[in-house]
Amino acid sequence: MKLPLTYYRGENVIKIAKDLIGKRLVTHFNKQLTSGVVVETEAYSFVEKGCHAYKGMTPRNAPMFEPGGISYVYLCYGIHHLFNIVTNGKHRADAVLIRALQPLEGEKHMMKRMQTQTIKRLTSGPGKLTRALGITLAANAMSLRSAQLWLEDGLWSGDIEAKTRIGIDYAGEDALLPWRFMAKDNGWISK
DNA sequence: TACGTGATCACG
DNA sequence: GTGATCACGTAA
Repeated sequence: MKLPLTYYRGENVIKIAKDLIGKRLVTHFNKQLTSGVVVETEAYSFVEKGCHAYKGMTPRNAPMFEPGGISYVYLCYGIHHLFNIVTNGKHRADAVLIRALQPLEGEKHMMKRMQTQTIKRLTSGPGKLTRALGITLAANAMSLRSAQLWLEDGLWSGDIEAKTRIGIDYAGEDALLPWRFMAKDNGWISK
């Protein structure tokens, strides 16, 4: 079952980021179905300095200010596309960064996109999983209940660890918030 | 640890 | 227009 809009429009992005662990992320671009279990996420909220929306709306972060249930994809370091799930209500610009997946379906397509012969660490990082699943800027601001991109309930359950977020030293004391969530003892975590 | 890579945004 | 910056990944 695709996750309902009400799921994404919840007000607590931290709770949603934690709950997304174990859900299934699916893409269906160019008739290639690929999916994975979400095993690592990070929460970002407009109230703190780590978030792109902290200083207000710009052309890039505009999707974050829409009601939850759409994607926010942007190019990082000129190379990597990063995929976020927009949550909360209109003008309450929260989002969850998907940092790692455990591959589930379409590994062949993923390996081809990654130009590798091995499944090892195929989707273990925010820049890698977008490439493996074919997520580009064309998927920015797209509905998360579309025919090409969606999330489903998972059957997974297990322990979840919380740690500080990666790569946001510029956020000062907000970099210390324990808003990164990981499936405990899962081999598909980033780095 | 070092650096490629190019869009983005705050300046004038 | 310009320049500093960046929610990464790989190699060394």
